Amino acid sequence: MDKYDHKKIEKKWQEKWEKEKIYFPDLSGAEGKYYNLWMFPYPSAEGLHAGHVFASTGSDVFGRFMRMQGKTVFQPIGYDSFGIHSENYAIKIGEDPHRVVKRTTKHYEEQMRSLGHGYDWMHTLTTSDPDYYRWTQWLFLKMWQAGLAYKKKATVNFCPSCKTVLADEQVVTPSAAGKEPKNARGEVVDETPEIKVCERCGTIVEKRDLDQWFFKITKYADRLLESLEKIDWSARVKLAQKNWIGKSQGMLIRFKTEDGEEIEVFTTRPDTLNAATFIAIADEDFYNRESSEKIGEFTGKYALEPLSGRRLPVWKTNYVAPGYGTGAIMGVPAHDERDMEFAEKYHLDIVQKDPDKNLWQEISEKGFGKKHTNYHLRDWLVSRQRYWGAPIPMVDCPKCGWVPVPEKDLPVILPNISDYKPEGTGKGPLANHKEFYQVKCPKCGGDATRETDVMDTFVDSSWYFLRYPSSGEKDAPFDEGVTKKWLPVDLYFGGAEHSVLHLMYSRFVTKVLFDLKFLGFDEPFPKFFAHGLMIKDGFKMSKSRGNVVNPDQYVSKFGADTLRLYVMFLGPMDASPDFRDSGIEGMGRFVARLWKLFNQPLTDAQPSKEVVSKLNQVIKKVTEDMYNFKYNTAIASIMELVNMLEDNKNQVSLPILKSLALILAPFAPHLAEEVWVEVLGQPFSIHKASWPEYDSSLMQKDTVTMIIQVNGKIRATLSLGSEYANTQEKVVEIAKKDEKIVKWLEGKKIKKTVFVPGRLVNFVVEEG
RNA sequence: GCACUCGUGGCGGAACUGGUAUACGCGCAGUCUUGAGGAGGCUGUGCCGAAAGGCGUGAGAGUUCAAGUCUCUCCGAGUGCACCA
Repeated sequence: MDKYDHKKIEKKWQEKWEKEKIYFPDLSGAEGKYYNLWMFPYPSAEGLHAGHVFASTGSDVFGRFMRMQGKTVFQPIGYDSFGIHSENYAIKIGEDPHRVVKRTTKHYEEQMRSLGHGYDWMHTLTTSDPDYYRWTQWLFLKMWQAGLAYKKKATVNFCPSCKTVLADEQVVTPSAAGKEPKNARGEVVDETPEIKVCERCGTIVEKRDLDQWFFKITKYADRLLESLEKIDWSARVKLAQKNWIGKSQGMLIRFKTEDGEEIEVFTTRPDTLNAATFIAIADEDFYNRESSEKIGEFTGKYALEPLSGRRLPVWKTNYVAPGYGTGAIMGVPAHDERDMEFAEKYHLDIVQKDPDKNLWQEISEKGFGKKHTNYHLRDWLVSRQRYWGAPIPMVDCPKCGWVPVPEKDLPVILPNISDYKPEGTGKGPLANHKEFYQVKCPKCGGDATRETDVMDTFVDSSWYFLRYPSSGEKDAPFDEGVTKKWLPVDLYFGGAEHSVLHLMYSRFVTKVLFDLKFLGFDEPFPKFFAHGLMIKDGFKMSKSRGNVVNPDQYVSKFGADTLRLYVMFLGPMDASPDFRDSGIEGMGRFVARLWKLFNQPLTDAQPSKEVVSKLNQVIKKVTEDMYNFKYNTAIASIMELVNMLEDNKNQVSLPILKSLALILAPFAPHLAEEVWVEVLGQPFSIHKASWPEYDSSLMQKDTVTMIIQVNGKIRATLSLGSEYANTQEKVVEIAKKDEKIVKWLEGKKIKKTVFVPGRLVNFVVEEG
């Protein structure tokens, strides 16, 4: 027997799988479809790191398992290559983003192929490809036609380092970004933790008033909330979305000031109106001051509480957010801690009065207010003043206003320019290119200007899953028949960090396309599994920390199968395992032992009941663990089986090794294929073979070990024929005769005997 | 501050509806093979104790014949949200 040559064998099967198209299903006629999707990566210059290996292998293992369950598995992969992340790198190395993306995507493909993943390479996509972004632009036009896209001057978040606006969702606390807060010059500053920074670079965001494009996601707030009920996602991710939508129901109540002005407040507690003692209004100046304490200033005005006419002082404060509700609240110290804190600080009245439910009705009947629902969710800001993104397909005509580019003229090609660096002027680099923006109005034919902003990356990724089955389709973003057959996605595998960004946008876009009758479903991912993030030396892998692990060296030294087994063995998929070198050598030893085991002489004899029982137990355990993404314990139980077979070499038969190869196949696809075809002489391919069944009746053993307790403490173990295990009298009788137990029962009165069939006997005796 | 999740050997982690805590692996120790190294085989490995036995799942209490698992309080970590009215 030769040593297992992973380099030769892995390459051999990767080529054979490709040639035989075993991972390229016929999408037009597939029965029992299973769309198994992993969130596509953005192709960074460094290539895949070990965290990608962990996540993508987790997805691939499940896809292979489903294929062996008889499903027709479609498992595509692509690249999220448009957007700031790719552009920033291109700027850094001073190379055209088109060329950078070409190189990095090629590198990613090589790496993913080397891992042996069963991707359908016939259906890849790259979001920066005109054949793709043509349809991203089409999506924009559909949004426009549906009245869901608009341009408006707004106070928006602006990152001075990325020199572009950001969506609300991309503005986070420094800890959420995993970065030290930086000022506009890139210097790390020590700011209060409430400061908000750019998710991508950690720079403190500024507020600017700019004309920007928005998608009206707020119109879908209720539906996004309601249909969370019907999808199989973890409670955490659903909660994150729910919080982000932030629905709160209350009332708008109008207060008149003594000089006749009107102040409208939003409150969820109109029943406490009778205990309100002041009005607090938002003030930009106060709000933007960095103060952890509540601060305010009396405006000199008084508002009249509409029911009683009480005079309530009006204060400007920093603790009322300008952008939320009406930017004004009624201060009710008795029922709100924050109002209490403020009232105490500035010696305002505190009135103790019980809430009165009737006030809801009274206020609205007397016309002082009405029911109102507020949301935290804002419209999605989709324009970016950058170069590397899909141009927004709109034309501004002095006569006709905003006019959409006709669908037949798509794509609006992103021109090759050399001055693609952002300048931070509030306009994107395309605004310096007349040849791009000087156009005729599609409606009236007069001189007009093209929009020079491009779309946010998240627009690209909000619909990519619809494109995969139809990639290559020339006349539509997705083919109707194929889409009907293959969507929605059966299992979406990805990181929880996308809980409110990508996953919310995708749900929104799907609902819009459903309403426009392009789709027959309104949730894109009925099942989403959030995997954990891989850790190295106690921290999340990140380039800035310098703890990124490149998998290539491990693939080369130990082979893809060893690396796959190793990362899957680290812990359950939803945990965040710590990568370390020492363990992978151990997995290399396991693979070598497997190879030896498969190559040993076989017996024709019937294996012992013990071995058969173990095999059936392991198949059951592995099967169950697969569905729960607990690959670590699945592998552990395979190891137990291997340990037992090594200790019982004379009982290793062909059926046993066939079952072992089959349950190994999702984890170690190359080794499994090699032994299946070349050693065990089975027909190619193991990856199309059926998952083994287990027989519960064969899982029983001849003997059962029962524990005997006295007062809850284990005093003896008893090995009994399994036929006795469920008979209380017999077991108790034997237990009482056991010499160890005799000692503990001597001279004591048994108060109670607890019997658990097949497990234990507990004698409860008098103490002392 | 609010919500959720989680604290188990030297390490990664097991433990089904409460029923042998530490499976599986790493590491470590001893030992065999080898001229040496590498690699491999075997044995051991929670703590205290010579043993009998005792003690052990962040701390403390409770429920139970029996608690890592259920309940309460506290401590610690992580994640999400955050002056959202």
